[in-house]
Amino acid sequence: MVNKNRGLLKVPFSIQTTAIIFTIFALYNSNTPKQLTMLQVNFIRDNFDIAVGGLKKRNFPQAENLLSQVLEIDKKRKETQSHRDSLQAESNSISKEIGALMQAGKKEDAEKVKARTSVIKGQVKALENDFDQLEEKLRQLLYTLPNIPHHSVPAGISEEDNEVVLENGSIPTLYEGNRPHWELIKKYDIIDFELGTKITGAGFPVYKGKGARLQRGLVNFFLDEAFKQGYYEVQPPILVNEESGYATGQLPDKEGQMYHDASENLYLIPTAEVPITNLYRGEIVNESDFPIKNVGFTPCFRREAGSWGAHVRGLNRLHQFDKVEVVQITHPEKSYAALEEMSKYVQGLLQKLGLPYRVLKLCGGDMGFTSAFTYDMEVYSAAQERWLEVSSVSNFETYQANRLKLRFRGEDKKTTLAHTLNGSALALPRIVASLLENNQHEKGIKMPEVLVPYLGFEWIE
RNA sequence: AGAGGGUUGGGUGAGUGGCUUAAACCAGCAGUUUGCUAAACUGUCGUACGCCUAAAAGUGUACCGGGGGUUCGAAUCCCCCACCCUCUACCA
Repeated sequence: MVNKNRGLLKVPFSIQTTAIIFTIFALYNSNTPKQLTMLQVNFIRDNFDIAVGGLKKRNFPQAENLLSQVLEIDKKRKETQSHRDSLQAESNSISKEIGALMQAGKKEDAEKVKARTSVIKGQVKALENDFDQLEEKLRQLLYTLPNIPHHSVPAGISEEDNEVVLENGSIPTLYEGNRPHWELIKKYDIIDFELGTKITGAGFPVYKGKGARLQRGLVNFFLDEAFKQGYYEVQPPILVNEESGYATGQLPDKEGQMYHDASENLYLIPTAEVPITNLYRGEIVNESDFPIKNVGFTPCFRREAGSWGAHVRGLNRLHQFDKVEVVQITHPEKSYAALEEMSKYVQGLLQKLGLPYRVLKLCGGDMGFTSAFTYDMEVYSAAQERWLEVSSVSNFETYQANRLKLRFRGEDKKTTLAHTLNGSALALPRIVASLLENNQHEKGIKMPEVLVPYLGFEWIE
């Protein structure tokens, strides 16, 4: 009885991705969605110092200056609106007067009054233009502002400033002659990068035989576990329109990182977070619907422009990968409890897979643009002797809800912005990398017990 | 893809330039009546942004798929776009 939201979740089933030619377009400018809720401005006005402090924690430049600009423009916007509205009110009442005169047959009187309206009309038109420009300016400015971090988020510039919250599981000792996963996949012929390069390009591997079955098994395992945890399964489109991109915050921030089909102006999703959260765009849900918990499996696509280097060999970084994503929409007062629950849930998956992991609390500078608080889960990959990020669990508080216009109606009948959260549960490639590396023996690679029913085999050999 | 028909509040659905302040009904909410349920009756019932308030109340503007235009005045007339339905064609 988790969330039967009035037909909200009827998602189109599959799309013919093959029929569409994708064009990669780093900078595509077009109209941004209209209608901007002003609640974010209200927050900035009422909590100016908190907002400035928060952005500074992110190492965000010119925080004070930009936020002051927001307030200044908003002030002008209000003044312009008041002026415009009162003139429009006058015009409306004159029009009514004219209507009454015409019906009474007093044409001459009506003509006299008309002269007055033409003056007002011009003024209204000018004010209307000013107002639209101010709103657009404000909107563009707000789009450049990232979320304000939760007060408990540590300040910091890079990943080196993240806090390790906990470590769990033991790091295996591997036999002499162990290999990193990019060698193992060749040895057992289960994932083929060369073949992927031939048909698409670098970063699009082909999974073969037990490698393909491992993918399928993991996806099913993750979906089943989420179901048991009360998540409602959805299968969303993997192409989204521009408005969806703005609503969850990928646009304009990640413009160049998404594959873009220019002919239809659609984006290939970088994460299922985008379509699943957007299911609730523009909705006013009932407080009693909370918590809304959805899970979905999708392939994810990332251009990863300019981010290739020494540490991204093999499965460590791909252009296309599979991920199961969990999304929650909650009451503002319950969102941090939900975050902890999600964190525990993801950790449970890693425990079941027998992978040693640690949990990081991200510092302001390393958090995503839209997040107020993020836990990263990292798995230790024994042959590479390094930690690999496999999940990111975030609370966006009202940041996405503000753009989505996702509100709930409380007992007092008032509408309030909800909180949105999401987490990877889980992303496959690095899980596969660490499973292969950590479980390698001379004989072959032993699959975790929990996966065997999903795979139909115990060893890759 | 071609032709035709559509898109109005949570739902059904009226509305061909001013009597619309978007009718009516259903659902919802509050109340009255009632031994309970049901029914009946009365009232209420959209969203956003302003103004005014300590707050409420009140009040202004905008919104009838989206954008633009004509007009003193547009749900209504004109143009562009999106989506839905039917038929034809094609196709997993």
